[in-house]
Amino acid sequence: MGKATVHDVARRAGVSIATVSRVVNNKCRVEPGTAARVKRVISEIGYRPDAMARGMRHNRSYAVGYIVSDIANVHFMVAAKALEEMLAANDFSLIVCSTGGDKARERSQLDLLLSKKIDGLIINVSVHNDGLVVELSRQLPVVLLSRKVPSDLFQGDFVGNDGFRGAYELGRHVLSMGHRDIGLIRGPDNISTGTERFNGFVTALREKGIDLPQPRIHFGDYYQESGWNGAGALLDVRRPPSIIVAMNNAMAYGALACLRMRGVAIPGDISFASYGDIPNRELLFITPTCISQNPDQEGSMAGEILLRRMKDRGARPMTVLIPSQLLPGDSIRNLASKSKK
Amino acid sequence: MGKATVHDVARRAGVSIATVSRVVNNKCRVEPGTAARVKRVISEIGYRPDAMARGMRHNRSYAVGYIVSDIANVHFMVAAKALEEMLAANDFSLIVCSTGGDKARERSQLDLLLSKKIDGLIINVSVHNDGLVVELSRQLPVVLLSRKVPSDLFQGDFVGNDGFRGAYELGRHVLSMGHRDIGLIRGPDNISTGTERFNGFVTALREKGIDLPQPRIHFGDYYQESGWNGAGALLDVRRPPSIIVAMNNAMAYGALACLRMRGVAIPGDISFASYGDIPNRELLFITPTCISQNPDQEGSMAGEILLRRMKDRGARPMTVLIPSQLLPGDSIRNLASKSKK
DNA sequence: ATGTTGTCAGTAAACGTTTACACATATACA
DNA sequence: TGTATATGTGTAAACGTTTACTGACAACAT
Repeated sequence: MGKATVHDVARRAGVSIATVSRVVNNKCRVEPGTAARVKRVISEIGYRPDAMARGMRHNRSYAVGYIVSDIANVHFMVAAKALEEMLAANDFSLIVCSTGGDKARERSQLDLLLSKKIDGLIINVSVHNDGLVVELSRQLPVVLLSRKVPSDLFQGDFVGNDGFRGAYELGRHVLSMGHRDIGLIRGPDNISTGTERFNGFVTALREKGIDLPQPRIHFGDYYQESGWNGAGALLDVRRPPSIIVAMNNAMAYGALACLRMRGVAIPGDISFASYGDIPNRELLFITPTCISQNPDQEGSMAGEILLRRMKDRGARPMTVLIPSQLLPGDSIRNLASKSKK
Repeated sequence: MGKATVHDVARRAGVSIATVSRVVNNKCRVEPGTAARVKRVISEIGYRPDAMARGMRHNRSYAVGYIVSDIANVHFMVAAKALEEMLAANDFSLIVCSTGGDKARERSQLDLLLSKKIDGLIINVSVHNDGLVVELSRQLPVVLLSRKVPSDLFQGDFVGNDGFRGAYELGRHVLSMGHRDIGLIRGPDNISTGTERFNGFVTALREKGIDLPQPRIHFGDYYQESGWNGAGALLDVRRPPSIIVAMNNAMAYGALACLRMRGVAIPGDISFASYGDIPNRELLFITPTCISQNPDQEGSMAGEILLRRMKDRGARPMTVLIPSQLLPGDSIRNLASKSKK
């Protein structure tokens, strides 16, 4: 039964509870004969130390929290999977929380986790909750996932995708295909990934002396619908761009849906590219050229950093940028061979 | 600080710890004046009851476990999201575990959860671990998700998709489109959903006097590659069927990839249909006709049932079947107008 | 005045561990 | 033989709650 305690074992093995505890955690040396006897009893009655009692003593729970805006988002789920495996291998449990990007819910979820005395936290902070993180990081090890907060507020561990480089690479690739007139659906400018990717992309353009005019830039919120709207807006002008680029996967879906709905041929009428992973992308009506973020690496790395930090609170803060990867598709028309516009 | 205890509050408010506890849980009546004072102190020093200590007293953790084979699977992650929301609204946390279908890992994950004294468990039991569930359900409330175990072993709560009806409906639809020669990629027969869906489908056929010959049936393991192989095998015969039906979403992806790779036109050369949800399916190269399982309903219902069961261990076991839904696509050629085969 | 009730608040024990401390025994050294 | 060191084990106090029990005090009925 699951209700066996250290006392039951002690009684049955004819030793004191202290000895049982020592055998379980093999701390101090205990006489081999005694140890063997205790171990036998333990497996006989199926004793299993109560993690809560143990946790109370040590003020540890052997659980870590994972707070993200949308746990059903492919990116965070894949990361979660890798993370969970990493943690489970170290006997930590993962408590997941989905906040829907809601500040108040984030707060209350967090309160719940804190009361549970989680040993660490991996969080994709929602917009405008930066103060929370600062406060938190004084109480327990925190690893920021994907979204940074301003470094003057917080300097701690961070694991994310190298948005600048990835977007830069994407920009270079788009240019190499001969495109000069680009329509961009970018992410919010209060999310670090939003500005990073934007900066990386336009840097690539600027290096070629190309400037992205305001009307070619549309702000989205990383959700699918804003991709749809952005694409619509970019098309509804006298002279649309030769390519549309969406800066995350959900907006990419939205934009593609819009293009398809309107019967715009890709890449015949207009080209397309996007940032972020699209599962089974070769099965879409057109295989989009995109940037893979390797979310599994992101997850396992976050786990690794957190484990390290929990072992040593004083360790130097780390910032790990997971490299991106260009996955070529056939959604970009090559204008490079013929002369440009 | 997070280190404030009930003693700190008591001292500062000039009352005993018992009174503080009473105020926090507003159990017995306590004089309004005193209560107010205590409450003020609580918010002043930011006291927050330690869930572990509390849990130890009550032998509850206010956490439930969620064990699935693959947490990155769309179906389970959508269910997880709904589940998490339902639980969070009731102040429960969700601990997720991914087992990769490995029996030993399932066992050890479970041990970890049990030592954490979880209050309940929602589990998608892996194949051949039925005994485990039986043993478990004696220790704590358990809700089976998606996969049943034989009812002579276990009679407890179950939430899943109505595989028989869904597949039956799919079969009817396929027939109504005029198809008579059907190739099936079915799931394993040691997984309840595998046999249920199969039975539902062939029942529909049998009602029309159609019998599915052995060579038209291929066994898959619910993973993508087996869908690819199944489709390949069904095509590699002198006279392939007029339609291929895959019995879960991952195998559907595999089969579609195979068909596309071989340049088989859908539904021109061959038709296609499948069981299970395919996100953004209207963006695939062909919009597959499929059965939606409403995994979000599955998740929230599982949460509901578990909450109910945790309140009342003696409640009658429930079996809830989430209804499926046919989502028509354009992957099935209509042979019905012209005469049949 | 005495008992009966009722309200509020405090004391202390319990939950299942870990661990500082103490104790007992054995071995070594003088 | 007496002191020192080492080894193995037991006792009891903590960790932060909840709660059964007890008590103080007032109000009220006799």
